[in-house]
Amino acid sequence: MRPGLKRRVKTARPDSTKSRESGSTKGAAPATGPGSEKYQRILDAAVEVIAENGYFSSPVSAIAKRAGVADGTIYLYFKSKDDVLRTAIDATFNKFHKQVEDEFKTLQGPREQLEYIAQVHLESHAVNRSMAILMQTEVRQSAKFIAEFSHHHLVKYIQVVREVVRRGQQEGIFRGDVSDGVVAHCMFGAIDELLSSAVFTGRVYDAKTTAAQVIDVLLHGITAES
Amino acid sequence: MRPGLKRRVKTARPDSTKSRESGSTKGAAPATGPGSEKYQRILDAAVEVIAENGYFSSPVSAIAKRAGVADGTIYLYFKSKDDVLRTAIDATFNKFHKQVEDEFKTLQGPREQLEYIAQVHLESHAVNRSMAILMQTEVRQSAKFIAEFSHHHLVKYIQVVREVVRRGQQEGIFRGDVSDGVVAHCMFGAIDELLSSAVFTGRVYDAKTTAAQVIDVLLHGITAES
DNA sequence: TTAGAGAATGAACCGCAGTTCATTCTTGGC
DNA sequence: GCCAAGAATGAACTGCGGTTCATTCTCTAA
Repeated sequence: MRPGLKRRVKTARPDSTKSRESGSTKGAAPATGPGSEKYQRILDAAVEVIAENGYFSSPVSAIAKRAGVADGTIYLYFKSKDDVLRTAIDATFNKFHKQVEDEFKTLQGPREQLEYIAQVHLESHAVNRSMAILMQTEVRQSAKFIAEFSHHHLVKYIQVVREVVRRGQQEGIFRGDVSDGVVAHCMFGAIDELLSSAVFTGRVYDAKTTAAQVIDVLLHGITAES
Repeated sequence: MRPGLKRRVKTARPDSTKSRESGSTKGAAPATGPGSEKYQRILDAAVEVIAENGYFSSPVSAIAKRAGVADGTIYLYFKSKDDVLRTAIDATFNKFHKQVEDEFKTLQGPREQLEYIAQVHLESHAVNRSMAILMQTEVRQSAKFIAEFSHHHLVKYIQVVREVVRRGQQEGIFRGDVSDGVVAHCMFGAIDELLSSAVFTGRVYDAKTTAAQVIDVLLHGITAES
């Protein structure tokens, strides 16, 4: 049987008592474009649901339900299920990179820059808990399609830290006998693990204070008396 | 149609030219028990296949094929697909903990103990690359059933490091004004990230040298001149 | 009021993959 | 050689879930 020959029976629509909050706040909203309100609602719903159940245990139908739309509607806004997740992750990383880039214009000291990165990274938990969970679970591979593109963002993060470290070494602020790569990975890993642990245990912390502690350890080590 | 009423047609088995390497090296092998050779082959195959494709993109049939057994055979040795992965991860963690525990009997200095943990952790890449990949991808959640039990192993790791740090603080070797928890997470995170990066980029390193570098940074920091 | 264009819907399609189990193969004792 | 008893097999079962698309709804312009 070819599809499209014998479909639809549909026992008369129940009745249109759906909420329908499309008050159309703007005259010319971009319809199904990225600016649309429904577009954002689907993204948020996807992040929430996937954070709770994991990508492969989150049917599109569950995401649609959370967003208050029909299953098929999601495909008006996104190419596929993958695309929804990819878009959400991309947006988060881009926001992070932009925030750091902007701040670096006025914050010039290597030590201060490292501390700022640590702080923003640690703050992500409070900014959007679901997204933080998602980052700790789905981004670290498990699905090949995520692996490839998110790896790129991670590399960019490491690059930024490396450059700061290298500059600090050139300025004589940091030791020159340690690899900037190792330092960058150590710093990223330390912060990420702290965040991860907080996410999974539900522990809360102050991002500024914790960032200061991490950078303190990174800069001075844990050996007694200097 | 009830199952079991009209099954099997089977066009005569092709011919029994299967390898059949069951030379039965031991007189009384425990059949389908955990000691069996086939049991181990299934575990190894599962780790390999899942490392390559991810858990949810690894059909049981693919694992069976890699192990050289029929799909159904896996269910003679394991309760479910989950069970295979769980068993493999458990075994790896248990081996790690045992190795550390044993070495600690003769290696008593806090600094040396931290370095040893770092080294073993970093060595895991060389010991079993597939398992290292699996640890970096599947263990960090994405599937709820893995989350729960693997979290337990991670907590145990952190506990061990915390105790070493605390002892170092009591002995006056380490600073007492930094949280042992933060230090433990920093150390674990740093090493894990280094390993992760190596796993995904294919970069190789010497575990002993790298471990020494990480511990050096952790102990002395990256600030110039002491 | 009404036509029609586009947004939204959700049932149906379809393929996949975890698990089962009737059947076949293998082994070891007689 | 023969016959249980257990190991192994793999086709079939089953349910799930991503995606499609015929149909319905909504909204604007004439």
